[in-house]
Amino acid sequence: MRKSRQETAETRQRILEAASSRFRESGIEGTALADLMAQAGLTHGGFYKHFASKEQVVLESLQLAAGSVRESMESSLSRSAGTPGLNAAISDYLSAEHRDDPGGGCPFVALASELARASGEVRDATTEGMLKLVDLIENRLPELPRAAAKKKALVILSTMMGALTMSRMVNDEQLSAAILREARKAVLQ
Amino acid sequence: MRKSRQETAETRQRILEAASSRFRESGIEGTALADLMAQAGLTHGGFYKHFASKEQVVLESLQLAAGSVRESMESSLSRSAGTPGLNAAISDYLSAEHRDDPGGGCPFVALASELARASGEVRDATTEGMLKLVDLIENRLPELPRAAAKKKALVILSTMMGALTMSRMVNDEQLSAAILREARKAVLQ
DNA sequence: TGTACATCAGTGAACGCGCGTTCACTGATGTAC
DNA sequence: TGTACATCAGTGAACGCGCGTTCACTGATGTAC
Repeated sequence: MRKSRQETAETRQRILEAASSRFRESGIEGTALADLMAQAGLTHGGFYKHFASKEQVVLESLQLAAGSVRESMESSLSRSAGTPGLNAAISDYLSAEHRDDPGGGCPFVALASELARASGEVRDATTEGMLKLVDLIENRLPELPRAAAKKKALVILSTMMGALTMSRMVNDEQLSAAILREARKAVLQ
Repeated sequence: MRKSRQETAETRQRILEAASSRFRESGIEGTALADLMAQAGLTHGGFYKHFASKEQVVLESLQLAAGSVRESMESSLSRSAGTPGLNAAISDYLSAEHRDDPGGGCPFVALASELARASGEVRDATTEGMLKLVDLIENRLPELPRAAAKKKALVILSTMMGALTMSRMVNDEQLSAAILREARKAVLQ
């Protein structure tokens, strides 16, 4: 049953994508390797032909997810130059669609508590991934000196992540929508 | 080995307090009932003499923790009347001390991802607890009409929770301090 | 290009461990009289 | 107030289950010549 190099690479990628969404949906501790493998169409025993440990698939799938939010934010930004582009990215991040799709959204919000407890490479990847989001925002604040733009970007991102988190925690659709709406109004430039 | 009513009540409270801090430190899934009981000075078998299930101790310890952040915020608020009191509460929430003491701090930040996935009474308690924090802030914005004050309070709390979360996730002390500092500057009234 | 052998992706069973929960037991506390 | 019995908080072993990880096996792919 050996598979060709290409098939092997495709399988690995499928496992990573399954991991990336399942971890964001159900949490790292809440997701079993057998779940990932099943979602990738495999039985659990083969996992270790692709990854050394759960820790490793956590790291790589976090990097994949971080890259994916970044690309999604870049794509929103590229809809318009300058401030309107930034506003598009903010609106997309603070949308009901993003709120309702944790598995496809920002991993730093979906996995916040677990990542805050992580260490080693996972923690490093978290810091690096968040800094890249800060950079994207900072670069759309050209009217400010660099240092001031970074500071402002930190605040904008804090509000965005906090509001997305809160909107997912509350049990009340009206309140959840109000949280996103008010954060958008406060943060749009 | 039966214990007196008072001792029983004290034991229950000790378990709840252990749960309340351990869950915030290590997460709900990351904390075993045996850990809680050991921290309360007991063996694990006795747990069910006090609670029907892990779910129940999660609910009650969340309510305890939510009440405790609220009291802590009220205590900060009461240091001064009006806006200075609000600023004291914000500064305390966005402090290095709070960041470095998740077990004694805001449960909505410490347990964000797990609470967002919760359902039933835990989810209700989360919503209720967060609304009470919104109320505390809203009531210190008397210059605004009620509806506007609530909207502003939602944004303030989003930024506070987002910044505390981010400051705990990053691996870089300078960056972590900058996140708290800039959020404070942005949110202080 | 064809052949013989080595490699290895995937399977499914098994292992060992930790966890939530249950249970029989003990002996101090609570209650009925 | 004192006595006899019922209750029940706490212990520690056990149960059943799920999980991360390992392993023997299979058979298709890759490699050496």
